[in-house]
Amino acid sequence: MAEDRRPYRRESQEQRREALIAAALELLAEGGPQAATVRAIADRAGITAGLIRHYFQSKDDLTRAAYAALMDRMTSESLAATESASDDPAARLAAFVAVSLRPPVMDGERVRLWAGFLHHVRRDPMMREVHEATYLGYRDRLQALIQALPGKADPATARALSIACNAVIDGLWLEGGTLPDSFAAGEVERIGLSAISAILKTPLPLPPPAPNSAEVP
Amino acid sequence: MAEDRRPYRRESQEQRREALIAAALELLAEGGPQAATVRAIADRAGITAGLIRHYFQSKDDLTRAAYAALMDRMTSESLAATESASDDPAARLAAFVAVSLRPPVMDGERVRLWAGFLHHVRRDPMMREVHEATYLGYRDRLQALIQALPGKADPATARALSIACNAVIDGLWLEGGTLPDSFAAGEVERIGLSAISAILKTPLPLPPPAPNSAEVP
DNA sequence: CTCCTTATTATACGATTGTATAATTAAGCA
DNA sequence: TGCTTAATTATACAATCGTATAATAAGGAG
Repeated sequence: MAEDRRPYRRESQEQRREALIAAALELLAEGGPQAATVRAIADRAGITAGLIRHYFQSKDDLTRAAYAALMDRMTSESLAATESASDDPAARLAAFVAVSLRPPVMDGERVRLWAGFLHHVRRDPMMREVHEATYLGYRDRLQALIQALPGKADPATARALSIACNAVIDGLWLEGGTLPDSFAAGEVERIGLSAISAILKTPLPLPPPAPNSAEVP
Repeated sequence: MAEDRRPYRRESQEQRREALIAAALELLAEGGPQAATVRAIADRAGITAGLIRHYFQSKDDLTRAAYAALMDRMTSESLAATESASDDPAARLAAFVAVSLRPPVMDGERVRLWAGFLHHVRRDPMMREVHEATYLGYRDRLQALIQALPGKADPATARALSIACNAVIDGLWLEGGTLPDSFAAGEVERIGLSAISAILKTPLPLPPPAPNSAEVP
């Protein structure tokens, strides 16, 4: 009869939502869609399963929020790289490229996380919108950096160049993330910079090396 | 009492396995992992669910076979492109690149299919092996084509160049497949060829246009 | 201190999952 | 033709899924 009911603390709506989103992204990254069940998500977020639906209308609703949060994080990570760089357009571009080709952006779990959302993105119009906006926003940022280079001001050719450079980044991000053992340390970054330099026919400076142990999850 | 048992025909093991693999790939491409249930797969293959385990030890076993079949198809599609091309090394390379950047290789469902397997690949050692072998095989093929170009015989630099060119192809394949409306007809192919031409510092001829309506699913 | 709101836990429910097994029947062989 | 085998269907089962609802208690208001 002595019922042991789990003790708990009340938290703000914002904290609970963030915890649930973080838990969902972690599980999705580690084990794919099948691992991110409502019970597993709630468990990792430190609550019981029933509470999820107190903060999200449905699991799909939580999935949408998690996807939006992921895309937000990825774009902000890239943008931060250019702001901390110098004023030289070539250096800014190099920093922008480099940050995408090393951890935590270039990472196997990140790639798998992104891949796991693809099918949701196809069906859900809201997620599709976020996907397109994120991709085009990233590419526009790249195009702006390219147009800032000397002699690359023409928008029409800059568009084609930004698509090509974006492809180099995405392709290397994919391969470096999924097959990390196939590349030497820093090789992906180096190849990416020289390829983009060749595409743009513009020399690029070597960006500063990654901070050794700045980000520990 | 008059039991209406579904009529059936006995088929060869090979035919049944192929039908099951094809059905699994179709469902995986259309609706992702959650859509490819054993019942749905059996239904599309024209049999009842119980029979799956007569030809595959488990669903994971079928998944493995389906992945191997997919990778096999993708590599053979790419290899076929170079064999039908002329003897000119640059033309062969251009044909190899072009076939990867237009349907049926560059296709949204194909990308989602590939992405859906990523988490399986991570866990299953057999699938991981197939994945690495396919990727490295494709890249080796690309490297061989590059080394055949005049003045590109050095293996060390050809390796870096093939990684870069492969990234261009993969990135454009990804973006063209997932965001087909963001590109004009033939634009992806054109951008890919000129980017690779710039990376290799070698002019590439325009490959023959895709046959208009050769492949109708 | 007491009451009241509601965040939270606990439990239940129907649907669906992969798997296992029994019941049938198609088709080759004597 | 009749027999035999195993390919195939049909059914059952435990586990787990997302969701819904009732019971409980945390924490601020008065």
